[in-house]
Amino acid sequence: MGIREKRNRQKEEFRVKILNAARELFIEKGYEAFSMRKLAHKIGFSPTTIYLYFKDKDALLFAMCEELAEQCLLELTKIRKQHIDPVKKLRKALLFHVKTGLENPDHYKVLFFVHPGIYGSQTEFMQRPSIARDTHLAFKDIVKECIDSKLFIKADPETVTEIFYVSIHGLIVMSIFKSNYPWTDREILGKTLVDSLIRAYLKQ
Amino acid sequence: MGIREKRNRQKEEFRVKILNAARELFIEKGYEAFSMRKLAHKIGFSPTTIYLYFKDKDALLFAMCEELAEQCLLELTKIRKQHIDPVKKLRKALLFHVKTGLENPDHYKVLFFVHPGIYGSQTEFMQRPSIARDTHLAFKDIVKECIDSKLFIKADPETVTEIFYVSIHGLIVMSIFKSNYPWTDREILGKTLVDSLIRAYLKQ
DNA sequence: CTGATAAACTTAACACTGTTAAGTTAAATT
DNA sequence: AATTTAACTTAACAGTGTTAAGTTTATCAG
Repeated sequence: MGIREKRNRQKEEFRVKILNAARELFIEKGYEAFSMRKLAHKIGFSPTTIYLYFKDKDALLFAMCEELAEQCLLELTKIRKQHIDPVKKLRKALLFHVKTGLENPDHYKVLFFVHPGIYGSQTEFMQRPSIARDTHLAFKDIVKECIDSKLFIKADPETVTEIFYVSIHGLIVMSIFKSNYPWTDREILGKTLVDSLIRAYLKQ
Repeated sequence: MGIREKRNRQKEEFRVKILNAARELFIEKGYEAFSMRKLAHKIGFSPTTIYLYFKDKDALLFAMCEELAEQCLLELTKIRKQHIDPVKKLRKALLFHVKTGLENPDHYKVLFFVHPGIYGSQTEFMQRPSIARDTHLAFKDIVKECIDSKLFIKADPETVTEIFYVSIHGLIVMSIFKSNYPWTDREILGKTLVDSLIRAYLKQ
């Protein structure tokens, strides 16, 4: 019964079509101006049709975030292969994180600020499989490498990961939510922040 | 004409009454569940009445944020008087910032994430007088002291201020928006972050 | 080819939101 | 007492996410 498979494929294609339109609308108009009704209008269907392909708005936003997370995970694994020095890996990974965040402000907003959080609480985030979670774990592994290689001072990998993570996050969030922030050039501030953090944990 | 002054005082009293009710509703139900209509219901007036005392929702939220900012500025000036060592001042100020942020999650949300930002862009924030701005400037002065006293390595005060600011901000934001975050105890993570940042800029 | 079944999609509504123009009531002034 | 001013409300606009119910369209069995 190839007809059933064909239907499934068509359904999947439509899902992707909606997702693409959603991303466009999202990037074009921004998070605040995005609505299910506007998306429906854009694809030329009634709002209810979207609900046949996505449970609700959150499910749609989740799908969009996973798209972005996939890109990140890809780049992260690439970095891990390209270098041997774990500190170099970490530096590259952190700078990439900054860059991705600043270049995809709207995705970032969804990722972190949609109530009550698309990925749920931190516990739920770590339990439920997702590409975003894999990205986080890959990042933590790099931090572990830095500590295990004795290039970093002795410290709890979990805590250090969180400190790096949280600081970078703060920079991105400020840049996104406060237009014209920071005074200092964003690229320079990003590099300075990453270097400061690494300096704080580097031996001697 | 004392009657006009009395009216003005009554009007001011009502403004405060609305503000108090708003804060209650805000703390009780959280930012997401706060609405002008619910506030109106709480104080027993029609929604439109609020608009006679506050231009719009943003004006009301702004007033609430300034209340919190005033508390912060008070504590900050207290810290500046209590200590002589600028690094100690900075450490205290940073820890206080973390504490205040974590203890007032909903105010913090308004402060930073209401579109397009209650205090406007960073440029507008720095130009227009506000208590929040004064707090930021007081904080920057402490950083300057640290650099001028040669206890810190040579660096641009503006950039360093932003790095501290942004990192602390990230910790608060993550804690607020991701329940159960971080894994590490919040107080410990806060202290570790502050110490890491200071260590990165401390001489030798 | 016809009738039943299942899938796809829409209409119309619900319960909200912030905001405002216009109308009403109560108080103060002339 | 008549008029002006202030305080407050009603009713509406334009929007939001979401869903129950109805309609159209396509697939399947006999």
